[in-house]
Formats: sequence, C-alpha cells, structure tokens
Amino acid sequence: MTIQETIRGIVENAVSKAQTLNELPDIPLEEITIDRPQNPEHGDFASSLPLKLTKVMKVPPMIIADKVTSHIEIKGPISKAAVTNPGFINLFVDSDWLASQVELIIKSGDKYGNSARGSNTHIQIEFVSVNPTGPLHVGHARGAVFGSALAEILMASGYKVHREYYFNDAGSQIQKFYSSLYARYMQLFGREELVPEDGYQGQYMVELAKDIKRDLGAKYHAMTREDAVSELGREGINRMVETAKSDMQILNVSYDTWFEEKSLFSEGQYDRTMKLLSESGYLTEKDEATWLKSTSLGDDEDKVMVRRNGIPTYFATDVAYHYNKFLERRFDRVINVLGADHQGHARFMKAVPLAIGINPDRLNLIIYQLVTLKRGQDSVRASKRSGQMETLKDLVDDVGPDACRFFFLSRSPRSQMEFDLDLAKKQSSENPVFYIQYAHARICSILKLAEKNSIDYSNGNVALLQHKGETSLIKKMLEFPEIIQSVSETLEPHHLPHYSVELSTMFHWFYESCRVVSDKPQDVEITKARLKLVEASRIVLNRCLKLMLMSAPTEM
RNA sequence: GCCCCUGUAGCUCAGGGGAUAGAGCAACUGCCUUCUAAGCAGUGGGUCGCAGGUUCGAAUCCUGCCAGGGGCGCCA
Repeated sequence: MTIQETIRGIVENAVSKAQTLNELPDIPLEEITIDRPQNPEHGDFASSLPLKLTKVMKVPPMIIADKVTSHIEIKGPISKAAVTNPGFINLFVDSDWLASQVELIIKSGDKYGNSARGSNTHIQIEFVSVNPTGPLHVGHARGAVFGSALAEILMASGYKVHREYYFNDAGSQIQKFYSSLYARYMQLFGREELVPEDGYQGQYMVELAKDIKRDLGAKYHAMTREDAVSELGREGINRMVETAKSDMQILNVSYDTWFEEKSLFSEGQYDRTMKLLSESGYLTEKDEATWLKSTSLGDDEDKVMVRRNGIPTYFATDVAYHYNKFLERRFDRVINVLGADHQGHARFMKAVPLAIGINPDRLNLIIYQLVTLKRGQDSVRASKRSGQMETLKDLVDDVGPDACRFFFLSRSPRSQMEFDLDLAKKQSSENPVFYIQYAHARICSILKLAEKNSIDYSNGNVALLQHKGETSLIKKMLEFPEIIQSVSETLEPHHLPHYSVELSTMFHWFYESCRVVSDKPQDVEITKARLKLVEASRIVLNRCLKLMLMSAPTEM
C-alpha cells in the first residue's frame, strides 16, 4: 500500500466515525482525494473533502472539516491534523515514522515500488509495428521508447506483460517493395529497370540492393524474373526486419514476439475470424466486395474486408490479429500504441473488439503525436516516403540511447514535439539525463568510500535522520510507489522521468547540506544512519533508471 | 468540409477541478584545501491562445472563435 492510500484510509475512517456518531449525515462517500500541497504550511497531505461534501451533506465545509479532523488519530504516520479555510484538512507526517521508512526501502531492495495490483492479468502491448518496407525514423523511436518503458512499469505493478511487434510481410505494399528492390538490384548489373512510380524510391533501397549483391552476388540475376522478384524480395524483407530488430536493440528495446502478418493465413486465424464475423451477421456483400458493417459498432464508415479481386484488406487482418490476441491467446488486456499518422484507424480499432464479442474496455489505444525535426531554421517532417528523413539509427548514434530515451519519455504522447537536432547534440552534456545519472554516480561514489573505509552501517539508526535535507529526500522516495501505480493506471509513463529529476534534486540537495562519511568520532552514528539513507536513495534512483531502460552509471 | 491532438516563462515541456502555476535550457550573481562543481544557493522572466459558460473554486470541465500538427484509399 502506498502512503497516499494509507492517508486516504485514515481520513475515510475519520469520516465514517463521525457518521456513526451522527455528527455528520450518513451518506455514501465517493473516492476521497488526497493531494500533496505545494505550500509546506499546508502540510504533507491535504484533502478538500469537506468542500466537496458540503453540498450533499448540507453542512458548512468548516464544520465538516472540524468533525472529520477530530477523529483523525495522531499516531503512526500522522503527527498533526489541522483545518484551514475555506475547508481543507491538512495532515503532517511524523518525522520518526518517516525516518523508519528508510529501513523498509532497504528491505524491499530492487522490489521497492512493486505491487501485485496486476497479478493474474495478462497484458499484450503492441508498439512500433512498422512494416519492413523502409527504415525506422525518429517518430518510431518515440513509440519504441514509450511502449518499452510502459511495459517495464506495468511489470513492476505485477502485470504479466507480453511485448509484441507486428509486421506486414504480405500484401500490395510488399509487392511494391519487391519490384522496387528488383529494379535497384538489376540496375547494379546495368539493366534498365525502373522503380515503379508508386514504389519505394528511397536511397536505402539502393543500399539494400548493393548489400545483397555484395553478399550473394548475381544469384538473382540468373533466375527468371518472376522467381527473382519474389526470392530477392524475401531476402530484402528479411534484412529489413533484421535492421528493425537491431534498431530496437540500440534503443534498449526488446520484444517477446515479432508477429508475422502472413501467419494469420497459414495458422487459420483469418478463416476463423471471417467465419465468426459472418455468423454474427457483421458481413455484407456490396460492389463484389465483402464489407464489415462497422458503422453499427461505432465506426464512421463500413470497411472493406475482402476486395473485389478476392484479396483481404488490412482491416481483415487486423480483426484476425485481435481475434488471435483475445480469443486464442486470451490476453486480458491489449494495449496498442499508434502514431498519429494512423489515428484514422482508431475509430475502426475500437469497433474491432465489439465485432468479435469482446468488451472494448479491454483494448487501450494510445496515440502519440508526431515528431517534427528541426535542423537550424528548417523543420523537417518525418515521413517514410519523402526523401529527407532522419532515421532512428542516426538519431541514436548522435545523442546516445539514454538521452534519446529520456527526451522522448519525458513528453506526454499527446503533445507533438519538436526535436531540435542541433540542440540535442549541443546539449548532450547539459541534458537532464546527466543530472539524474550524475546523482546515481555520486551515490555510488559515497557507498564506495564507505566500503573503502570499512564502515559497517548495517546497524545504523535511521531515527537520527531528522535534518530537513534528509526528511525531504525520504518524502520524495515515498512517492515512488505512487508514481508506479499511477503510470500503470493512466498508461502515462512520462511522469517517471519528471519524478526522477525531482528525486535527483532532493538527493543533490541532501548531499550539499549533509556530510555523509565523516572521520570525526562524534559523527560515527550519523554517518551510519546517513549511509542507510544513501543506500535507499541508490535503490530508488536505480529503479527509476532501470524502468526507463536507461543505464545507471556508478561513476562519471 | 468532417474527425483527432495541441496552444502554459525567451526556447523545450510538466501540471488536466483546489490554496501563492512548476522544471530543464538560455541570461545574471555568488559557492570547490572536505564523500564527484555534469553540483548547490540566489535574481530576473507569465493577460496559462481569445471570448463566454458551469462551479464555493477553472491553466484544468463545456461551447464558440483564432492558430499549429495529423487523419479522412478496396495503402498499412
């Protein structure tokens, strides 16, 4: 249980006690909100509950506040409860209780902040899922960072998380890729082959053809055109997938499954899905094509499932994919992370669970806004088909995986962000990421010194931690489990990097105001107590960095 | 035209019903004989796009308008 939940329970008890004694009207309560006031005079926690209850209870807020506060027991975490105008209840945390929490953090170790909220819930999270017809660009980096960090945090909350990358390896775009690659390959042998008008024109296709020629020579030149297109194409797609995998790796992103779209046909999901949809009456024929009546499920237009030429659309495979996720692999929840360029797909996606008889609440769609790049004065749009493009790899090579992850993760997915390439490079040593990592390195350096001096602080008395620099740091550390919990509920991981900065600030401040390792004989006890605090800080900050999939350097 | 997202300090962004709106960067002033100065302390900087509305209370919710980004294929 987090501290906030403990406090909420205390207030809740006080209210019901007042109700039992008929001091307040006995009406059912909604969830009680507990805030952390920014003004320290208003305590460590505050509740505006009386202001909210005044209307339904028909009692002035200050009276409610008085009655509730009189039943708040001054013990455990609470040292003082006060009422302030116009009807707030302010709660102050007991400093001895606070100091004792350091022991708990050390005892929890790398499990501090974990919870069992998600136990027995299987979540599948799908992110990036770029088709292997082009390189990954900076926008995909945003999705990758978001999805991978969210997955880590959900795991900390006890969910069973399955990370998945879905890619299209069949269909018309793949055919275009095949013929584009064939043309580039044959051009290397002096043949006048043209890349199709609507094909993939990018320079990377030339490079890909060169690589294949270098590794496999004229192998495909000797084949019939038909064989060459498909075999060379497959070789090309395989290489593109490998590149995507290595791009994910350099960003510290790993997956449990790379899911091939074509398996939906070979494994039968497509057929079973169409049968289910047909039996439920969601399919209809029009203009020689098969349509899904998705408007009846909230979509703004019906969608073609099978084209006039008999080939299924991506709408059909998407339904089959979710049929597989929900009905075959039986995930309790599914999270799909999409770029804003796919937002038109969102309304349809929300209809998909309904079409296969699944509660739509089990599907979460997260749409992140696009990344624009700025180089000098010029804004560059990240788009796969335009010529100019900053690839994910170029970006990571430039600013490093840690800075890249921190920068993307700090932004809420709904805000479109401008990535100033020049600034990112220039700032690389003034970046907030170093602020956090530096705090971690400082911590480790203190612990190293203690070890060198053979200080055994296992019997340190944390009750001695009463300095403002110490208590502020402990308070901040106690917020960590709340951050994990709130990110797991709201699916908004950007709070974690912000918290990490705040925690680092508290540590740096403690470091400046409290000398830890001291040689003076009279400081033996406080040194040991502070070393425990430093160890606890290491645990929490290290967890932050690890959950963000960033490195936690022990020296810098 | 319709749909989605955004508009907060010079810049990049948090805060998304509660008390005096925050951080980083940039600018300015101090602080290293002591565990890492990639740090700390301090100063300046705001009609929270505009206008109405709801509320005891609005940066936050609702409506309209303005501005920016994205989406409206039998492409994925």
